[in-house]
Amino acid sequence: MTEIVRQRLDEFLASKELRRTKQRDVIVEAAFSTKEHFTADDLHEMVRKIDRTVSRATVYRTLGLLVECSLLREIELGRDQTYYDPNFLDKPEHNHLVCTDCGRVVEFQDEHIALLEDCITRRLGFTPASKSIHIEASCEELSRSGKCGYQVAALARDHR
Amino acid sequence: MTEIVRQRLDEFLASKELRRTKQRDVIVEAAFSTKEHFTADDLHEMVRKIDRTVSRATVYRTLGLLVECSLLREIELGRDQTYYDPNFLDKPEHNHLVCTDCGRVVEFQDEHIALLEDCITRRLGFTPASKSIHIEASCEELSRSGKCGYQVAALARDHR
DNA sequence: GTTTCTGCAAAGGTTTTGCAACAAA
DNA sequence: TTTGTTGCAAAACCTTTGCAGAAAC
Repeated sequence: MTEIVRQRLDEFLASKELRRTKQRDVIVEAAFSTKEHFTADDLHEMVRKIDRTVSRATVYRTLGLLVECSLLREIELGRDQTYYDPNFLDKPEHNHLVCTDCGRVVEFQDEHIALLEDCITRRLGFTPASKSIHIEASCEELSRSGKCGYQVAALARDHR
Repeated sequence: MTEIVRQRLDEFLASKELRRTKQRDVIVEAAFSTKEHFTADDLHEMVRKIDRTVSRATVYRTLGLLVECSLLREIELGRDQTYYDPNFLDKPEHNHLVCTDCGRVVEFQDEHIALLEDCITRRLGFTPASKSIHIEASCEELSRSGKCGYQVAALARDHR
């Protein structure tokens, strides 16, 4: 976990007169131990590998705080569950492409598209607050060769 | 309801050896009687104004079919419920901007952004399937004058 | 000492499903 | 007739919440 995370969280908690607890520490540690996107339940499992006593309710409550202070962002991957993305500190304007074949999620950032979104928003009479692009697409590798390296990896992972 | 809707649905049902039923007719009629986005439950209410016996389960099941044959599209408005958009027949590549103040949803279409999304997708090694942009923003009207015409309208609507 | 926080279990809300009766082809 | 469809109620699922005891400050 980077120093930046620790510092921003402490400032946030102090500013709202909230407390730093053992549970919140563990949850933050788990959330930023990975670059992967995760669900509340994924995080609960990660947390319980560190401390088995932390409850699901506390994970949900802490996720709310982490989103509020912009350490995490909620993202939609089209899977009927909210995912959380810990990579917005490093790449503040990135977006997501989801492969319809293997489910792989690719992050991409593009300044032209960000600028264009901004122009469109202003032209419509608004001040931009947040923007997100969700692309679904299929691997060219798969349509060419009939299989996709990541699909194999994903299957192996699921059957573990 | 346009002829196109009727025709595409009939073809779809025929191609999958599914049946045309009274309930499906009523649901399609209700769904395309508006340009507004709606939830499953909104649609259920609209449907019941035509035929009180149609069940919520059938509405859900039919929504699935309508999405499958691309007559409707699921959209995320950031409200923890799936919304359905009946306007993709007229504007096949539009996106949504949601006002963080009044909740107003503005549809916009922009060929430059669509093209750019396509380029990015291909550059990453994928074949585009579907793309969507979600923008949250606040009315300039509101930050200038302290109120927004649509906010008033929305409040009136909610208190009805 | 106060006030916030936690875990538990229960409740909430949306969507899906099993099943027997019904309706389309 | 055969096969798909419906309504009902129950189940499934994720997320939130009330509360009493525990922990932070």
